[in-house]
Amino acid sequence: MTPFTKRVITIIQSIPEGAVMTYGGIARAAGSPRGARQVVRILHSMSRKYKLPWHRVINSKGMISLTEDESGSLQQLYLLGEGIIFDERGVIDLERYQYDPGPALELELEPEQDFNPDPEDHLLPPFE
DNA sequence: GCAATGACGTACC
DNA sequence: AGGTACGCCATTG
Repeated sequence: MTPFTKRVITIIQSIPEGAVMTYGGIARAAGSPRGARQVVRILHSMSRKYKLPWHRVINSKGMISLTEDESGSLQQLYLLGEGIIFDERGVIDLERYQYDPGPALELELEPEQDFNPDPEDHLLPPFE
């Protein structure tokens, strides 16, 4: 596991409820501006080993990248449950919801069992 | 060890 | 505006 990978995991864990980050944004925050695809890889491999709010990671267009036969519809459900609004084309307003982790990130990694989010936990009514 | 694989981003038709 | 071409580089087999 490279330092970049650890930083990516830490950053993803720091995304607060009701906010999102893009693959590219995470890569930039982790110090590798062109590392968006590595973030994808890391999400794939690490979401099994670590508790990660994987549903709060979207692409730079503000859309969910997963297809529906993957967990795309589940991801949208979680985000809706956190109060995030999608427009009619399924786009999230990044200006409003994108999280900036800032310079000081000293969260610790906590290896856990699989990240098995309970849908009921996230099903808060959308605000507004 | 090395080629293939991406839940991407962006530049360029 | 919408497609596609290609660079990116940590992981995987």
